[in-house]
Amino acid sequence: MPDGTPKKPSRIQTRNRRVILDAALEVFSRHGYRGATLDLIAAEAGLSKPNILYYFDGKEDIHVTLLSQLMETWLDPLVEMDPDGDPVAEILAYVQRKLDMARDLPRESRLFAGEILQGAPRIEPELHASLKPLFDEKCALISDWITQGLLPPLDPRHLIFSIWATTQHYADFQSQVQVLLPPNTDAYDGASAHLAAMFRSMLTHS
Amino acid sequence: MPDGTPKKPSRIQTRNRRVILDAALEVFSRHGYRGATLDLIAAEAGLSKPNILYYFDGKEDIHVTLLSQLMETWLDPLVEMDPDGDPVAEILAYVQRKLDMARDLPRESRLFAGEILQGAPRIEPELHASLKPLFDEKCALISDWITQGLLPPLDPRHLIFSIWATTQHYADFQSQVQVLLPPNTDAYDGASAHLAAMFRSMLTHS
DNA sequence: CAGAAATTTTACCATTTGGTAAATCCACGA
DNA sequence: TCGTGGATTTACCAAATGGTAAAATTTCTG
Repeated sequence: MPDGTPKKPSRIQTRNRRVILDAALEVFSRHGYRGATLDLIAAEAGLSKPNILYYFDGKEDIHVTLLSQLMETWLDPLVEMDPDGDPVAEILAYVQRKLDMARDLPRESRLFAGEILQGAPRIEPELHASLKPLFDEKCALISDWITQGLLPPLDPRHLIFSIWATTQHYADFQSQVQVLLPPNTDAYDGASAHLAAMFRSMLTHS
Repeated sequence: MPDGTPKKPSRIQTRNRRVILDAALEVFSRHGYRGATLDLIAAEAGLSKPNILYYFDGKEDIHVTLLSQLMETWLDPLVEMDPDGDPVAEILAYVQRKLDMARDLPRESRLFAGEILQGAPRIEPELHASLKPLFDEKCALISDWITQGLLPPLDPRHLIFSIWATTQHYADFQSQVQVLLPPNTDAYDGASAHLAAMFRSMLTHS
């Protein structure tokens, strides 16, 4: 019987694919797509180059797989924004979750940023398929809140852009932030307070 | 007589160096440092590859020259922030100038972003030498304004980070913004109003 | 215009890099 | 334990790429 579905992966398959993707995340986020080489990824993963290509169809396959898996995690904080919660609290909580992600997953943030910076050549389809619907849904939700008088009038789309920009900044531009902040400063402590104050004032200023 | 200073460049020198740097800006900002090739730059400039190398010592030389020249332009809007002006107006004007730069010089913005994203391997020295002193100076200025009661208490450093992040977002993440905004929308119109409102509310909220 | 200097082209080269073929090794179920 | 299919290594290759040498050409200067 012809079977279109691939058989379940072996333990070795599962382990090595994860090892490779983790190594690739490190290398891609540090050097960008073109700057990353299969040799670097192989070295980071502790495997030989042909062995890497035994598990993935090629460099681009690894990159796309990484970005696709990341997309879900990336959108999660926004998904959690609750239509039934208090608007200001929900949005401020979203800011905090996004900032936590920048702090805890800086490599993922930079991987994503690098792809977008180059014009999203490899994940544009996913942007349309995954990001856009969620974005539109949450924009509509915020618009509703505004209509109900629960938030001052503002453009939901640019509000979300501002949240993304300010939170991801600390991961994507980490090297610059480190130069400008005094040594031994935790950028995220200051950022957390600052962004909370900034967005609160914007959201409560009638 | 041994002369350490190089003689003044010929007309051809001046013209071709500018042509090459302009082509390199296009190519580097689109493909990143590693993704850019001398062949691409040469094609974009309408010159042969060895001819490019007649004017610059190599790929890295072009990149560093580009970034160094850019730095001045880049810092200009911040330099213009006037200690004797009205604090809120000065900061809001700075936001607008920065947003204008993102709109008018998106390639420059992306070139810079790409370099920072990779850990600023080639301009870290310039960050310390040019950016940091100016940043510290303006942070001190904002602190003064706060001490004088002209601004609510806030962290000047994170305020500036927020301004950079939100304005450059429209250039650096242009491909994402384009996916999410309705077609034929000028992102900068909405951004201008939104950012003005956001920073005004933050700066006037006692 | 003649010669020198600056500029540009032609023909290369060495290294890097993504990828492949085929031989070998090894885990595991019968 | 033995054989088989999955996993890994060895030995490659072709294209891309940064860069160079030297000839040829153009431009400038006296």
